[in-house]
Amino acid sequence: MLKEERQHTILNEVELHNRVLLTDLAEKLDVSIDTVRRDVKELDSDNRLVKVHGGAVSLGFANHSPQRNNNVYSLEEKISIAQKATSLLKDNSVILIDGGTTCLELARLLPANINLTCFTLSLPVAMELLSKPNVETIFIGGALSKDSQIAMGANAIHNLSQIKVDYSFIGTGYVDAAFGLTEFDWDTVQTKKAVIQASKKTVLLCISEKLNSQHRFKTCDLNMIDTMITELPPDHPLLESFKNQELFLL
Amino acid sequence: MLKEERQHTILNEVELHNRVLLTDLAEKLDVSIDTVRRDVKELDSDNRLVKVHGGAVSLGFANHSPQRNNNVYSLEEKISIAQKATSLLKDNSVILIDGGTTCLELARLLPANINLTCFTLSLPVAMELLSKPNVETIFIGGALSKDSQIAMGANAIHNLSQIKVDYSFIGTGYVDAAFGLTEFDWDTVQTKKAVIQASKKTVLLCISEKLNSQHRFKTCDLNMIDTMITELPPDHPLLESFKNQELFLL
DNA sequence: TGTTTTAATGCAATATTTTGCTTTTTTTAA
DNA sequence: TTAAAAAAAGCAAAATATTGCATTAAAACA
Repeated sequence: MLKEERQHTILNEVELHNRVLLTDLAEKLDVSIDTVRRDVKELDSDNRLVKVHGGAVSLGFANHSPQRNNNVYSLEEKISIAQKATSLLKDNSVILIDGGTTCLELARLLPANINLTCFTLSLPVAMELLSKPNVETIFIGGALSKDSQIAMGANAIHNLSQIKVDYSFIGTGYVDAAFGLTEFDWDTVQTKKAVIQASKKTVLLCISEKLNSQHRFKTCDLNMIDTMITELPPDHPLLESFKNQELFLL
Repeated sequence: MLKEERQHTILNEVELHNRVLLTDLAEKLDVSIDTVRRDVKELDSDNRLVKVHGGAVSLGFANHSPQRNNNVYSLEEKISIAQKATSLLKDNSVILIDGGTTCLELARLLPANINLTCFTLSLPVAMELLSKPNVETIFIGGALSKDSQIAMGANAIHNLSQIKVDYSFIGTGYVDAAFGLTEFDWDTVQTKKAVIQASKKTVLLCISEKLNSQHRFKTCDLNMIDTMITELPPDHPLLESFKNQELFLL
């Protein structure tokens, strides 16, 4: 029997059952287990199946795909930004945290020794805040967007108009640049405007990589922002063009 | 059996029921509990589920707060109740789903072929609803309670006063009886009242075991309820005393 | 054709992984 | 707090992988 035939059979078997044992294959193909092993290894490196201990599984079956591997990328930067943002907080501050992964990181990193009242529109952020004993969390209600997991629309905007917070922390967008152009609909933009109006000071959390991309400030004008935080030191050359009296860099 | 198969089964089980016990998995998969534990641990670190003491819960269900390892028990009954509840739904119904594990189960089981507008006060329920393409979700804002993960207080009550839904589905309490006496504070009771007032029909989802406990109807009077659903058939002897013209049993 | 080179296969010795069991530590519920 | 349940850690047996090597088959070439 040709190697080609064997491998073909192996692939068929894997496609059919989603999984196979090397021992079964060896018996079925009437070759040694070593040969099967080598075949499977080859098919694996050709990405035709996934070899696992004791056998092989089909590509679709493979556990390798972590669910929603939300941007594991630039996590370091996001943490660094969020860390800086916490330095603005004082005891009993009233703040608002927007959605997006950077903001979520901020929610995670809120210091445990400062009492805060925290508004949010974001379901994941709210979840995170609930685990903080020192944070009183108020969710701004409204119609929930399926992709951003954020409350928005007329209802949310109205609720926002009723409050005034010391700081609101907003991100640059809900969709990571890696996934394609970030397009914002009318609702998103209006809601973000309402957030800004509900805050005495607005802080933009922004990874430097986005500073010069075409996604830049799709959501809001720079002059609506009081403080911008990137992962870079404030005197970094890349930030030169943002230095002015209006905008505080951190 | 390959490790991959086992883990696949575990994931299926978790997705299906939202939660599983390690002991059940061990029996079902016919391996030691250590093996199951190791598998679950692995899946957890791959962010495919969340491991909790004694079992695992699905991602959407995850009480990221270490708060309470929500009742992995009496799941069957809850599913049965939730299943019955779905029979009340019609296309384009506007409903409200309260918090608690039974209500969460209802959110999970909402049929995919019926378009719904769904209000909720519960963070976990909202999370679940977001995964349903046919459900428009509106979150009722308010101060979030750390243990029940529900919006409540004046804000929530006011928001509730603005709406009217066809059905609201409420549970008996947020804490399972097995965990001790369920004590409700003023806020909880007021909020639940507001829920009832916001609905044309109120449906109580109630495990029969609670019918004769001292926790019975701490939250609301029976005469505020239009329909009561238990896991038992409506003509079951235990339900005899609830039969009257006011209350519809299902 | 006969010889040389290369690839494929099976085997055996040696690692590595997986698994269940036991003991100890931690967590949980009452 | 105590007692029960669950998790963690360590260990040994079993299953599976890896590697080197010998044998055989196939291919290349004069």
